[in-house]
Amino acid sequence: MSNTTLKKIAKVLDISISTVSRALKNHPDISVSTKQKVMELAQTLEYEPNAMAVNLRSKNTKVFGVMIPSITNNFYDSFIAAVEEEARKSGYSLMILQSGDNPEAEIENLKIYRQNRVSGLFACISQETINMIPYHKMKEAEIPIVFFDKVPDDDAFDKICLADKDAAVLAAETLLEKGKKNILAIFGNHQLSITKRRLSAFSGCMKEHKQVKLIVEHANNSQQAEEKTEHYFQPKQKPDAVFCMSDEILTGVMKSMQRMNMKLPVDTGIIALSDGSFPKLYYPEITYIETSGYKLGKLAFERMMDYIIGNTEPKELFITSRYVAGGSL
Amino acid sequence: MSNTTLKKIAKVLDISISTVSRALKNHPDISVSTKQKVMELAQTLEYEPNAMAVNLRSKNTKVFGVMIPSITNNFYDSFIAAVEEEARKSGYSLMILQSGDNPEAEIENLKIYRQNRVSGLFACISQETINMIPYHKMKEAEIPIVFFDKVPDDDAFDKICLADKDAAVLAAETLLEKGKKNILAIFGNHQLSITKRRLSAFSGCMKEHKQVKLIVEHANNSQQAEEKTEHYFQPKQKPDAVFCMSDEILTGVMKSMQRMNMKLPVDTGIIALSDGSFPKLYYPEITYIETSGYKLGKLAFERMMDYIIGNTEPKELFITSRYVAGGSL
DNA sequence: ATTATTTTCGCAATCGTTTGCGAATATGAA
DNA sequence: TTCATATTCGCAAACGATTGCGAAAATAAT
Repeated sequence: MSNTTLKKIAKVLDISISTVSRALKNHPDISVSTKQKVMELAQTLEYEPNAMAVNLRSKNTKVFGVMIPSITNNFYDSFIAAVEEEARKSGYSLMILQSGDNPEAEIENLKIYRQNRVSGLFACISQETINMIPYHKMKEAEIPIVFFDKVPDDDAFDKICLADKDAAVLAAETLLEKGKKNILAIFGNHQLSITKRRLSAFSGCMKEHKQVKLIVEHANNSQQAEEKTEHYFQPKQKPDAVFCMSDEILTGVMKSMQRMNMKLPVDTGIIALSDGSFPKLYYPEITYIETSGYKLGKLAFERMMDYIIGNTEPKELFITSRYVAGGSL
Repeated sequence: MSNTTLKKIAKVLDISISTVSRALKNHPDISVSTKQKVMELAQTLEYEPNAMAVNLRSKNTKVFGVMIPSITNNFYDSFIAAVEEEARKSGYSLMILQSGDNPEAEIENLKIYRQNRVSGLFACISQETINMIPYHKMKEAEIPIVFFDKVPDDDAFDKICLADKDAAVLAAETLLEKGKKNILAIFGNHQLSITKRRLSAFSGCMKEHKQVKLIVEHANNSQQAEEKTEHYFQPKQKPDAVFCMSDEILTGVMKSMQRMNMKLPVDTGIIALSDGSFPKLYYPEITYIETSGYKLGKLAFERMMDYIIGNTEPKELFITSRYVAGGSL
């Protein structure tokens, strides 16, 4: 059983294709009796309009592209989940492509998005220093782009970010309030702008308090975070708190805590920036500053729709952070 | 700058659209000089073929549908990652839709897939007792379907599953070999076929050993697993091993272990069925039987391509399990 | 120079849907 | 009956790309 088309329905009922089309759209020009016949037959033949034909004619695919570094990442997953939820409500579908943090794959993906004439693109760029020309070309081709999370340093684009500075400051202030004096802060890769923003905000806040001893470390992955942690937890002197810039670092730190058999929050304290799923895995649950991919997705989608209805002035929006008390501090 | 089309190139060079099309495809009918001119202009105008037009004519979208319960799930993420990798190599894209474990959303999604004339569908059904008619209709509409993970009990379809029985048996045998005598086994929701298969294989294996005391419990989520664990770990008598059917259960159990301050593997042992990411979060790392979503994706894709080239006889394939030693047993 | 052959390209139909415009039919008014 | 209006529908073009077939132009053969 091949696919039902307007033509097929038209042939069976011996009427024109246009009439069938209009009947299905409940066009006033078509008589009630004809409409009924058409709709009935369409039902039994399970007619579904061919999206490609519709799109070709309307020049609107109702598909959004979403480009992320990797799909096996909680943060981006919840971003996607949020976007998908909203997209579905508005009759859009998603075309999700991974860049693997590789600029070449990124450009390859842009090509695919252009070929498929996506109605818009949600993009998270892979690196700091990236060639933005292909993105500018997309905008010229009238494909709106909303950058999220890792965004370019370019005012011509719409950007939705976490309020990294606020979050880092909030974490720092919390540590200070709790009277922590000897803090180990582990950040991600130096190169990343997200690291720079969080680091500068965090240490800037700490700098005002001379009595606090702050150790700043960087880890490129979970295992490095584990090693750094063990390095600084010596029998003679242990930090009284650890700040984790990300989930990846948190998991490394926690593994180390378990190995050292440290009891939270008595032996030391922990605070993290996280979307909240990992902190809830542990007992006691980790106190964290929420950086929600889900909220980010909601806001990014909102911005996209706003852009589409004509509000094209580039904006940079932020997701505000929230303190979530666990039992680790 | 609107989008470049064949027509636009043709007009500029004052040749026919057909010639442009053939030139870009390096057709032998076209002279070298013409080809050069066309390709050059296409380059500068950044021509990208309109996928909708191509698909409409070729009746092949080069898009695979992927339907999963939720995208915020490690297992399905790695499945998708695998499928995407392979799809990209073959020039396919993915249309990922979530069912939210809701049969109605599932049917809604099938509609979207049909409208978009996907070249094939990877589907993970939401429940045990589902109406399979819509899926049969898809097959009749010549859209190949490969079910994965949660598959229907219907021989007409292709199915790619984890070798649940093998995995459960492997876990059980491992526990027996280690000389465990008092085992708490926590499974997921009763209703799920995956639970039934794993449970029957596991307890079937245990039944042959009368000297082993086996407690079987069910938990619908992580928190329930946590509660059940605490319930059975009494000061007087503690199980000497816990079997966790899934990551969700493992995380609950581990939280409970941390609360009770149990040291693995001395105070008790743990083994899980998992794809491996969660077991590596803990210290000591959890011993597990690997149930890889990634491998599942690779195999599912392979099967899909095999089907497409004409091998349409329905098959049921399994991903074999692997014992991965951690330090928890 | 004439015919045969090859090179090079354009016409037109097609995929499935939408829509402006005009035509046919029906209904009403006079 | 005749003209005016309303109802109902079909024609054809368009979206962008592909391709069989045939035609014109260039080259080779006699």
